Amino acid sequence: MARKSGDRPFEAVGFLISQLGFQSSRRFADRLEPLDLNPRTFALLRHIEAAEGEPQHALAEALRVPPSRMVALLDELEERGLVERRPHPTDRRARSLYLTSAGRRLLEKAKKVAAEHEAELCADLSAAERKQLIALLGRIATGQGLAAGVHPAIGFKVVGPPGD
Amino acid sequence: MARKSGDRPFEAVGFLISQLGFQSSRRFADRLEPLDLNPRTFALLRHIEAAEGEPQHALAEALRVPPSRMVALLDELEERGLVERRPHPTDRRARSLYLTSAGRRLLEKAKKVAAEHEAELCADLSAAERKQLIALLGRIATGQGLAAGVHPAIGFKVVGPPGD
DNA sequence: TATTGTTATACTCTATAACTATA
DNA sequence: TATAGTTATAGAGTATAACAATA
Repeated sequence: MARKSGDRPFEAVGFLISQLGFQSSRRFADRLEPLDLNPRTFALLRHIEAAEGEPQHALAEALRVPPSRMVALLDELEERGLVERRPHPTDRRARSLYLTSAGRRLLEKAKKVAAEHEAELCADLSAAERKQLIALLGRIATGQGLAAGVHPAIGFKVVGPPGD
Repeated sequence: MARKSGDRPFEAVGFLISQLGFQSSRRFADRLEPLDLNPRTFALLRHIEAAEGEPQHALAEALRVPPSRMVALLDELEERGLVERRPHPTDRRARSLYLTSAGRRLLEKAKKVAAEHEAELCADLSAAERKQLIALLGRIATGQGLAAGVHPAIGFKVVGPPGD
């Protein structure tokens, strides 16, 4: 997308998406802070809710997080009483993951925050425009081979998955 | 955007943008690797090209990078013979930044890579759709108070500014 | 012999703040 | 006294690989 004169840069889809993605994640992280959550822990709670009883390695695999990292992540959530590691019914090596009721309550609050975040992001868009934007982005995501719901940065510090 | 039944998550603008932004940056980084560049160094070269002769602190300020970080960043580019630090004409504390001819040549190559990246990203979109997508994203970016061309993650490791 | 979860180690990147030389 | 650039230090977060228990 080279421009001939003036060379006005940075109007490409790639740059805009990256710029916005980072900004959106950061903003979402700020919003979650009062709940002592961040985009990553939020995503974790969501995935556990969606597949309760699964062992750690299944979660790690689904989210593409190294198992050794999952340990520390879950340690924190368990210490805070949001997640429970129970013995697996058939495999004594494994530990089944469950949300506690406190975890469930906090997750519901976080979902509200996510909805607010989404609303803010799309404040200047009509419902039809938002729908169209989602469709366009979804086509790019498919083209890029992205699995729906799996944020490729979930293993990283700053950029996490803004949700809902 | 809570859904009542099934609770199918992750179809929000926020999540898609963040997911795609990260993926796009990573993909762009892969593409730049053969040139021994990454999104951040690419952005640096671009900005220097756009404002040659400026001192370091101006660049640091424009890109929101701490001055101490700028040092290491520029050290690398200078050692590779891509950027030159010349004495400032009026302020002997400052150093004016210039692209070397090698830097200019490499930047041109990188711009081609960026154009390829953009083309890949938008492969499934018509020209009109791409234009519309850019317009929609641009409106969100404005609403979020993002300065055009300044990637908020330029100071970070993994996520850099995919360009053009 | 392979796998689940855990721990330990080393490495990379970062911000903070002290420092110098000019202004 | 303030500013441009630099350097040093300490801290956070990460992957890698070794480890114990179980399959």
